[in-house]
This record gives sequence, structure tokens and C-alpha cells, in this order.
Amino acid sequence: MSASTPRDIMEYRHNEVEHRWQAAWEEQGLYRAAVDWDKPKHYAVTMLPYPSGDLHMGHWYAMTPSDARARFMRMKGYNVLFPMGFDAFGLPAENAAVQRNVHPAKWTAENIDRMRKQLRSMGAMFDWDREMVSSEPSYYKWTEWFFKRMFDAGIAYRGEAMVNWSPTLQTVLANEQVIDGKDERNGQPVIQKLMEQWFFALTKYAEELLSFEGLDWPEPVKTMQANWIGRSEGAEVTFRTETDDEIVVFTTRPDTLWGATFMVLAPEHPLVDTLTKPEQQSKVDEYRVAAAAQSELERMEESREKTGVFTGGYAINPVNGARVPVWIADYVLLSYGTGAIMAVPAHDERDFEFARQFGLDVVPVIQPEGQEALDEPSMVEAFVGPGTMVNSGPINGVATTDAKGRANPSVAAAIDWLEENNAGKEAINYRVRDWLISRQRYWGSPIPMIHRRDGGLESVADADLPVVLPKDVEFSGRSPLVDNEEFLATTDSEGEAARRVSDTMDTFMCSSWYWFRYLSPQFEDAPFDPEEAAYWLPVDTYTGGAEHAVMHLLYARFFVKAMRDMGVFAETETIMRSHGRDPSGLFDEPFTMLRNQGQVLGAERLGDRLVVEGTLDRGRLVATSVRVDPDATADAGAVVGELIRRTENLLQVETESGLVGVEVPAETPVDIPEIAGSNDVSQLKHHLEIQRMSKSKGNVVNPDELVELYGADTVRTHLMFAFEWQKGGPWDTRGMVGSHRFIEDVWKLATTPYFPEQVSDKANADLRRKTHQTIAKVGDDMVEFKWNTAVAALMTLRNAMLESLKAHDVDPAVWTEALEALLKMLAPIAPHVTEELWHHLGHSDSVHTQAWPEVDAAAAVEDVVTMVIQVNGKVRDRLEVAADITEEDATAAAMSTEKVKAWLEGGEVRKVIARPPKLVNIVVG
RNA sequence: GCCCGGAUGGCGAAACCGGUAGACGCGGCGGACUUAAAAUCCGCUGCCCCUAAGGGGCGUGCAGGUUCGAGUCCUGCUCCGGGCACCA
Repeated sequence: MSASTPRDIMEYRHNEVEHRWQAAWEEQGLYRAAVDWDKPKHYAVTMLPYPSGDLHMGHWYAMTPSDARARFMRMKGYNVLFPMGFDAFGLPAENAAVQRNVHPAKWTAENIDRMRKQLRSMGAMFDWDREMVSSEPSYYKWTEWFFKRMFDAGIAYRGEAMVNWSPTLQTVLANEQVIDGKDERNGQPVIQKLMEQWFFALTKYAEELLSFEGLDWPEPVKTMQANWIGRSEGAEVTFRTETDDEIVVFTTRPDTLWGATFMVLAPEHPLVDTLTKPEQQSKVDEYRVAAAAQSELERMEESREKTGVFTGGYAINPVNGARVPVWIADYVLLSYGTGAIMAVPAHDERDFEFARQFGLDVVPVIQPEGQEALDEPSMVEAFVGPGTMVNSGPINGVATTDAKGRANPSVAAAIDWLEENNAGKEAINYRVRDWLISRQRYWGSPIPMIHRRDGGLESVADADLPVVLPKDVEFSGRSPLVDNEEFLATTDSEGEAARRVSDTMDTFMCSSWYWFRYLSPQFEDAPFDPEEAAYWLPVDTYTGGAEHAVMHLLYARFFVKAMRDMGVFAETETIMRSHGRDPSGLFDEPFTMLRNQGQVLGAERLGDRLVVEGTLDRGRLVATSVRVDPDATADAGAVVGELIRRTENLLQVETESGLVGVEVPAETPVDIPEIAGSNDVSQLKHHLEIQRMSKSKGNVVNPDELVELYGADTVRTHLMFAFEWQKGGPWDTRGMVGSHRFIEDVWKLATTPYFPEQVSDKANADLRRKTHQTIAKVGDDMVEFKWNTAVAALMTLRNAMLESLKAHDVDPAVWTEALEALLKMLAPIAPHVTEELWHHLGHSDSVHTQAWPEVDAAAAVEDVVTMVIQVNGKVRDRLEVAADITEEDATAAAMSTEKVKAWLEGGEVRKVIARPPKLVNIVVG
């Protein structure tokens, strides 16, 4: 050894190593991806983050495996593009504006700056030249442009929808802002109100969205989307009211029409007013007010007792002329189907309950298979099984089965009859609704539309895009665009004075096309540069949380299909062809492969027990003092209880008599005895369940401190090791030392000089076997996103190498082969330390540009295997046998061991099941 | 309520196609080094029972079933998580 020992030089200083390599990679442009038609491409995208302020463990959990996968693909020979951006519009920025008087633009920009720095500390291979931020005009110009194209294509339209309306604030609230049917800000009631909104005709694509052909997506995601779309086959039937209005209903069971004894309309249905008789008016009005106080989710709860009110009106059943009463009930939703149903209580569970509740007629029309005829008065539940149609005029005697749609003979017969008699027609209904994209908010992409003075609508000229959000605005809780004259006043295409639409777009709209913008975020002629698109599209690997399984992914799929049909890819296709790439089918779907990670969950924690003094103002307490006191009795102050939730300065406190909203003005003193000095609201701890980490829930673990303490490489390794990636789980920092030891051991293996002493062929073969088994295992696991077992396999190799290092019993060539393979395999997971050690071994190029190690299958083969011997299915002995043992030899060996003989004594061998070389099972009796 | 998942030692987990349950790691226990602690190193570690060695029984949320053999397949439950259309 030289005078300066390796230990002096080579101490592992993770911070120094990580900062140095991050700077070096950036300088070299190691992760900048460029179009290269001579290499196969791989476009990897991980769902972009919302800039909530700090990068939390959940972000690391989502991003570092995606990064490792992208790095792995690069080592496998692909030209990899892996960009990053920010989904920067949204509600939290407006909450900050209302409650802390920070402009959303400032709040967002500051958060993004902070998160960019934190993202860099991760050491991911993000190509920052491709970054996009959805709240910048250079991005939302194209979000608006897409809206225009949708409008021109007839996909964007005006319609009505139910919204959470705050009569106090005169504005629409997000579901999140409504707690217990009240506005979380001021405790005032919130009602459901029908309002004019903008929609995208997503249902036009419902059928195509049901096909997942060619997509490598998780089965549950496909199932959830299919269920969400909810295709059902049946018929539309027209009933006429006594006032000769039409009520169209959709039913999957037109065969049971002869048993329809009443109708139910959604309380908001437009015909309710005309149908309602004067003597029923007050009851109907009362019911409609009550229904408006409930959310759709509450209304759909099936376990609730059925409620409803008779309108006094009647409609005529078109199949038999029967006069059926028309009711309204909240379990019928205006947004589903036609907002009206025909009720067949004898054969539908919900209708049955409703009929029994209100004493309505029940008329059976199916004779159950192999049972007695249904006896109406004694029925206790609806009959929904197969049988034969009865009491049904023209379709009497037709069989009814469990099949859906026309595949059911009775349904087919009923549809045919309806069509022949002009009473209805075959129809397909989808549960999915058109995409409501307008929001009555400020911090979003403006809808580039203008109301002309003549009442018409026109879109803003392309040359005038983007419609820019005005900066100088005041925040009160409702969108400042609504009364911003400077913004609203404009002129139409003919120079006439006109008004802008004050709505902005759903942020899902921004996130429905961002991976196109990554391709060329500075491109000014179109949303993306077709030269880039022709090479990189489509996205090969998309990763993100399972919570986006339906909405975001369905919108993204819809968007691409609409883009395709609007010809947005025409030029891209031409360029593809000129390079010999066939574009057919490449623009039908956005993401070829999808993988979901689970969620890193926060730990459970009780909220602080608060004692609040203050004055009551419109149902909520305005605090004059807030104090934390774990022992406070219920009468210690005006409001005493556990802090359940906090949004900026709004507290939800659980008291003995229920949830109370508390507002804490800036000047109100907050006293937390545990924390010395002056305290503020943000230091209050609120209740945490074991649930996902998110800024809004406050149960966030900050990775920065862990990076400081252990290094990014350890944090990355541990996140990939500690959980099954698809599943996630509660975060616990303690186990991290194991991953840290692993990284330090790798450091030790690579920096300790290796001298062979007692070299043996067996030791050489053993280490080579382990090395090549590990290469095979880790390679397979990385393809399948099985990070935890990949790291475990690397740890096992580490253990074997530590033994070899101690025993000095392998050739230097075998040692080096193992060491370099270990570094290369670990490189995607722990990029900094492996790069440092790679260079330490004397290489001058980057470990990240190395080819993934090749498996030597011959070296990996196991020649001796442990064979298990079972007697009657229980393990009784084990034997070391040659891996290629024959069935006869295995059986003979198994039967002849002392232990087995003892177990066989006194019994007769009835059967021997041999599965060489792993197992022999002897059945005796 | 509806749709989709999940449940394995004290903890995070592993187990290809139905074939050794608990790899890998944390924690714990015992030991070495140290004045001591930390770090590091060595050994043990699913539970229970008998024991001197060595054996035996039980065990993958619960109750059944199929099979020579079930964590894995089937039926019925329980509990937990995600989504339910304005959180992203």
C-alpha cells in the first residue's frame, strides 16, 4: 500500500460526490436528448407534478423509479427522452391568494423555483431543455389553440350542468371546498344549481375509448375505464304526458315495459314544472330544495331510504296505454341518461323499494323459470332472474335470459315491437358524460371565446392568442375575471364591442397534451415541432399514480383521438414516412405502456387539541386567540377540540358537538407551548390518517433532510427497495440505514484494493455464477418495474462479494467482472456513487453510457440443487442432488434416506409424484 | 352505495406455471472491538411444545372447497386503500 492509504482518500462523502456529478453531467449535457434516426428511440414520461411548494417523498417515489427505468433503457441501447414540467394552474394557488394575499402567479413561480432545485438534487436524467410550465403564456397559448380547434370541430359546446353554488359568495365552489354541505371558508350552505357551462363531446368517442387494443396497460385500469364509460344496450322509449309533452327514457329492459307502473324524473328535470299539479306544488318545491342541498354522491347511496314526491301528473305507457303517475326522486340524476326513468317495480330492486315505500302498483311481467307465478302482494323483493314474459301483450311467451341487450330474446322482441309501432328505438347509453371543461376561476387557461353584441359566440382569432390572464386583480373568493372590465371588454371580428368569456379551463385540459409540448417547448408555429414528433411519438412508457387511472388518462386518450381526427398530426405523418416509419395507428393512443405506482402514505397522527376564543360570524368562528392544550376540557374556550384539517388559515375543529369552522386572521395570536418564540397557524398539527401524502393533507415527509443526511443515492435506493412499487405503503424513515449500508458497502468493494491469495476454481465459479444470476434477475426486474427485488438481488451480490473480498479466493479478472457488473446494474438506481466509482476504477467515460451487462448463461447455471422430499405433502427431508437428476434417480434417492424410511414404515406406498430436481412427494396410506 | 385493488414474522417485504413459506433489509437478542458510546464486525432470530444432541406440531385476514400438494385456484365473508366527474 502507498503512503496515503485508500481510506484517507476514499471516504464516502455523498454530498460532495453528488453535487460534483450533478454539475458535471449538466455541463456535459449528458441527458440532453436529440433526434437521431439511426438509433431506436424511447420516450419516457412520468406524470408531471403540481407545484405545491416542496417536493415530497411521494414525488421521489414516483419519479426515481421512472428515472431508473429511463436510464436502464439507455444502457439497453435506446436514445431516451425523459423530460419534466409543471402542472401549474389550479386551485391551491387561488387559495393562497385569497387567504394570504399572494398573487397566484408569484406563489406558483416561487414554488416551481424551489421544486426545480429539489428535483435537481434527485440526480434524475431529466432533459431540462424540454421543460414546460402550463401556466406560462407560451404554453397556454396552445391550450387555448386546442380549445379553438375543438370548437371548430364541433367538439366544444355550451350546455348545462349542476355545480356547487355558494349563494353567499355568488360563485361556484370545487367539491374540495365543500365540507358537510357547507362552504369550508365561511360555513355558509352550498346548493346544487344548474348553470351554463362549456363541454367537450367526449361521448362521441365513447365507443373507441372502450378499445384498448395494442396497449400494454394494467388490467385494472382498463376495467375501471370500461366501467366508467359504462356502455349499456337497450332502447329509448317515448312516454307522453297528459299535457302532450314527451318524456324520453332509456332502459336496458324494454321487455319489462308492460310492467312499468310509474315514472320518476330527476327533481331538476325541465318537465317537472309543467307536470306538477297546483295541489302538489308546495311539496314538489320543498323536495327540490332538499335535493339541491345534496351532492350526487350522496344521492347515489343505495342504502338510503328512498324519498320522493308525486307531481300529480300522469304519462301514458306507449305499449299498453296505461296511465302511470309521474314522481320525482333524488336517486334519478339529470346527468345520467335522459334524467327520467320508467319504473318496473316487479323486476328492479330500486323501483321495488320505491313502490313499496309509497304504495305504488307492482305488476309482474316475468314468469320465473321453474317457480310458481309471482304473487304481487306477497313479493318481498324484485325478481331479476330468467323466465318467460307474461302480461306483456305482443311479447307474451318470449323467453327472457340473463343476457344483455339484443342477446336476450325478450329484449330483442320488445325492441322490434317498439320500432314497428313507432314507440321507441334501439339505443346504446353510456354512463360517461361529456367532459365539463369550464371553471369559474381565475388561475387557469382562459377560454378564447367572445360573446358578440348580437348574442352570437365567436372564437378569438389565432393571431390574438393567447388571451392573457390579467395580472392586476383582487382576490375575494370569486373569480376576479367576472368583473374585470379591462379583461372583459374587447371587440369581435367585425370591430363591434364584445365581451370575453370569463371562464377558464379545467386543469385536466393542460395535462391532456403536455407530452407533446415537451418535444419543443419553444416552438412558435404549432403546439409541437413535427420534426421532433415524427421521431419521438408516441410515449413508450408512462408512469404515475393509480389515482389517475380513470379521469386524467381517459381525457388524455380522448384528446389524442380528437387531435388525430382534426388533422393535427398531418405533417408529422409526412415526415415519418420520409424516414421510412409507418405512422398508421401511432396517433390513436397517447401512451403505449402504462405502469402505476402506489402511494407512499403518511403516518397516522392526532391533531393538536385547540382552545379557541373568538366571535361567531355567519356560522363560523373568527378567532381572537388560538392555544394548543392537550389537556383542555370541553368548556375551556369558545371552541375546544382536535384540529382535523387546515386550509391556509381556515381550521376545521372537531368538537364534542361536531365539526366547527374557524378562521384565524393574521393578527390573531397563536400559542403553541411546545414551540418556543412566536407561533403561527402553519405550525399547528392537524389530524393525519394513514393516507396518501399530499400538501393539502399536510402529512408530508420532506426528503431534503434525508438527502442531506444519507445522500440522494441512498434515498433513491431505499424508495425502490422498501416497497412493492405498484403498491406503496406507509413511510418509515428508520429502515433507511439498510440501504445506506448497502451503498457504503459498494463504495468499500470498489475502493478496497483487491489481492488474490487462495484462488480456487470453485470460488471463481461461485462468484461468476452469482454475478450472472444477478445480471439476469436485475435485468428482468427492471423491465417489469420490480425495483425491490432488483435491489435485493444486488444486495445479495454485495454479500457474496464481501465474502470474496475477505477470502481473497477469486481471480482478479473474476473480481473485476463482478465489480463492474455491480456498478453498471446499480447505476440507474444510484447514479452518483456509481459514476464516481466507475471513474475510480480508471474509466474516463460515464457509467451511464455503458451497455447493460450481458448474461453468460453457462456461468449462471446452478449444478447442485436442494431437493425436497415430502411424505403425504409434508416436507420430511432434503437432499442435495445434481440439477439434471432423472425422475428415477430422484425417486430412488428420496425413498432411501433414513428419515423418509422411518415415515414410510407400516404404510403402503400408493403413489410417488416426482418433479426433479426440486421435489418428490410420496403418498402412503 | 358503485367500480378497482390489497391483506404473508415485531416491521418493510420475497416466493417463476399450484411444488422448500418468510429471499433481501429493518428491528431485536447475544458476542467482539472500545474507558464508554456511536460506527463496524461475528452469531441467532415465524410461533408453540418436548429435548442432551435431535425432533414434533402450528402458521400466509376469516369460514369452507378442489388437489398427491394451496400464500397461489374456486365459493362465501371481514377489514383496509384508491376512484366516483370542480383536489391534482
